[in-house]
Amino acid sequence: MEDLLTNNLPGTRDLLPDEIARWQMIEHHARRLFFQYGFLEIRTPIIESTDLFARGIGSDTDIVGKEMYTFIDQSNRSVTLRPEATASVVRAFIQNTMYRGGGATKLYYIGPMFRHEKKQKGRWRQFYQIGAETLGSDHPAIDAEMIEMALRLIESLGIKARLLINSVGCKNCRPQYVDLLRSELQNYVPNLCEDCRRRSGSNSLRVLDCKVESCQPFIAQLPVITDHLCAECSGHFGRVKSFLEDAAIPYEILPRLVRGLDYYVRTAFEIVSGDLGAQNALAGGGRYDGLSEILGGPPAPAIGFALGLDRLVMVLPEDSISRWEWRPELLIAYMGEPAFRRALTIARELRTEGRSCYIDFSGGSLKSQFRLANKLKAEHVLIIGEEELASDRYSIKKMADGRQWEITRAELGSYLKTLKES
RNA sequence: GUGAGCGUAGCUCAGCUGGUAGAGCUCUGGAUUGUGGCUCCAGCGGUCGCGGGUUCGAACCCCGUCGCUCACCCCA
Repeated sequence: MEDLLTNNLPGTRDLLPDEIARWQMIEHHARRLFFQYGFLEIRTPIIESTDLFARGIGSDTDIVGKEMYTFIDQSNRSVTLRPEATASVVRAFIQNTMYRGGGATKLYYIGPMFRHEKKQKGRWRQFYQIGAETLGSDHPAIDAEMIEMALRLIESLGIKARLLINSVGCKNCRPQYVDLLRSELQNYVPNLCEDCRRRSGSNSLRVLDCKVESCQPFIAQLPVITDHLCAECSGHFGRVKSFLEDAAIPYEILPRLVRGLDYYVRTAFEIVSGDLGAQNALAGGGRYDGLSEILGGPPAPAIGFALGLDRLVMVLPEDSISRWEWRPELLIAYMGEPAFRRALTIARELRTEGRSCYIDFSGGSLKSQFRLANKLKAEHVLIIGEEELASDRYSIKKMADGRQWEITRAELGSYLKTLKES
């Protein structure tokens, strides 16, 4: 297939009605939960100035270096489809002086992101994130609260996952650690894999999460950042852990956890699932205390996370989504043109009363209309034929048990209404 | 960007050492002239991803190309 007209772009996909209930359910849970924690929704543009991401995310990162959908628009401006939303949220925070309210600013978003990566299980070029950001506080309890909120969402969906945390230090202690790491690495260079040899000088931190078997013994002997944090970072990390313990949240410290975005400092965390394949992160996040200033805003320590909505959908248990599936309360079946007209009138009246009804316009037999009702999982079928037209009393059939009886037009509305309310 | 595997009906797939395509599900209709889900019967539906080559003959072999999948990389 190379038909450009009838094929979507690689890494993009259609979300069809069959699976949309899963998405809506997750989004609904997220909105309700985030509201409970005091987060309000923000919707920022999907497209932003390229500079925002280049400076916000860091020009050395893979995202900025090779994964962004960037193009020059008709105004000769370099623009980019957002690869993530944190930079946009911080930009909006600054631009709209949201820091003036006093206290922390808590925001969440739901929407598509774009990265030009090779498609893989759990990885798309257009993918969806649910994210939350708290700006204006460096209190460790905020770190713990956000982790708790992300875990709550995942658990409320019936998904099993593990929490991994780390502290990646700050602009004071991390460079010292990286220097130490780099010099230690020199001792092992001949033994490391090709990638690690290359990374050991320029991108030493990346060596830590190398997955090549032969590198593991040497990586295990390397110094760990949590042993080399400055007093402030160490204290912060200790208090985050303590707040997590107060909340009875089990965590695993993973000193090798390094995030791919430059702006992260101190707390970094990831929530992983065993059911996802190689791309196993359901959520990732961390603190980015300096980002506001990098983008020209006021000092505003902040922390945020993003959940991969597509990945949540993948591991969502099959049960308990049925009530999110749309099903008509009533399908109105008819025989003949006069009955069709009556059906339209009754449907219009019922819809005005807030009921959902479906009419088959294909003009098929009563049997085919019943088949359709069955396929759509309509709860009831109303039958309009010659007898019903004349008497204004209709046959109604409950599909679940096959029971059928007669009902007047006036009784119909209240019958369906009562059903919904009970 | 690198590597491996795979592209046959709407979907899931079969098709032995090359002899120009089949099943299940879905869909439509009938058995039930005004009634679904089960069963039975019938029917619709395919340039075998695309292009070229070998051959009397290619879904099958060869080359190229596009696409998909998984993995590396990286991340949600």
